Amino acid sequence: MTDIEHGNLLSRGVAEIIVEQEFIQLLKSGRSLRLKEGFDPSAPDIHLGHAVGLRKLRQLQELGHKVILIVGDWTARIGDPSGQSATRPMLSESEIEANAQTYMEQFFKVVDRDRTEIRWQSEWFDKFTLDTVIRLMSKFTVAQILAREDFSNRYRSGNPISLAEMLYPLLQAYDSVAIEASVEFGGTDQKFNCLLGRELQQIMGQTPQHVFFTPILAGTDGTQKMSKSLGNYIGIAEPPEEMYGKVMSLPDSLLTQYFELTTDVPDEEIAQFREQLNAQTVNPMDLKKRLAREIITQFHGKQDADKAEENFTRVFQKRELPEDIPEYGFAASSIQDGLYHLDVAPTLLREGIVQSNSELKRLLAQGAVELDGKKVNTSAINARDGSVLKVGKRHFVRIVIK
RNA sequence: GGAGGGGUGCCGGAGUGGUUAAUCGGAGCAGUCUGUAAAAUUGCCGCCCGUUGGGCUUCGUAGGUUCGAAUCCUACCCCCUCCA
Repeated sequence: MTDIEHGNLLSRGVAEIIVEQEFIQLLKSGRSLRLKEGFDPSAPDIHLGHAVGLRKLRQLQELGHKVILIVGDWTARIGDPSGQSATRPMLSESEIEANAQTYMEQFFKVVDRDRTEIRWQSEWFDKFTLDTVIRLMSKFTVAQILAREDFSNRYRSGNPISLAEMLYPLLQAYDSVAIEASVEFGGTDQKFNCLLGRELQQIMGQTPQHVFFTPILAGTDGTQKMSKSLGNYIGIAEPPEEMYGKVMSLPDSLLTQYFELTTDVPDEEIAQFREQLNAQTVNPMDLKKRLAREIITQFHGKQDADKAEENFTRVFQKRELPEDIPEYGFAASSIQDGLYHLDVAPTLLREGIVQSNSELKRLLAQGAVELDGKKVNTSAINARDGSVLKVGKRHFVRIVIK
């Protein structure tokens, strides 16, 4: 059994625990805790940023605690106020169902399914009447809700805040009441909502939950938080090669943070990395390769990690051809001396390798298209059967004459 | 109900009758360099074509004025602030 105070359970991957001392006592008491984790079914993909918290959940599950996963089918209709998109179309039930499915497939890559209870918000919110809603709302004041940082920012800068959005924190808080959560999990950006849960539980005569905040992981751009809408994320269900590439393109400055939050590499070793980086006795690239392997091994297994590394070395470092190149059939208009004359534009467009003809023209003009290692400047080419076309940095196409 | 301000490309944000497919910044893409890091540097960044050029469609929506509109007029829709 993990030593609660001496391991890194309460230090690594933890931003803040409220109330910390009480939480420690609770852990020591040997009671099985109910760990609340919510998810928004409008964005079903889980990325490394989410994984930080999920890994923590897993760790606690191993100590015998239970995860209550809440499918936010009602809050999804409102839309997360921290999101930029003002109004999101309401998801249909079947969309939510499908998203939840996808989400859980990914969720249980990290979290233990057997120690998880899945609850839907609709279990309790479907029964709400206007009366219930009003009574819930009457427990809080506008000033209280406006105290939330992003609300007050938006209010000050004259951006709209819908009343429905203001309801969002209340619904999330009520979830804690509904499932009698003893601990809520969330990123530090969830601070307001989680604390409101504490308050509401107290008002409704329950023991207020403790809150376990996990740090926000920086995205691949190195500055903003990892998020799907910003496009700076590494999804845990992405193919190994994609993950490897994305990890390698991370800014060096993120290295130790990533080791700490997304891998099980021991603290001592990470401390060593940090020293080596400071002293410049190690090539950050090598550490990054290690990081990529660690991450991919977690989500795909060691074999895939090795393969992804091989592929990376081959394609991007040695600039050779990848092992597997997707084949596409092309119809040639004529043949001369074993060379087929054909236009690759329609196929590239159809396969989505380029978004438009204009884009392809641009790429051609900029020298981003190669046929068997030689730059070409027109989409009408003379190719062999089996020639390889490279479009941009990462698209490879094997030409098969049909 | 009243007064005022505003809706421009992925985002921010100029532009108030013609040389504007629309200044600039960010993001993105591509070339060189390289460790698919950073920094640097160059180009692209609505769509289509016979591509040193031509065409089409864009500035909340729908009409109108004009040789010509993102820019003027009318109606409508949406957003923000203040007063009640």
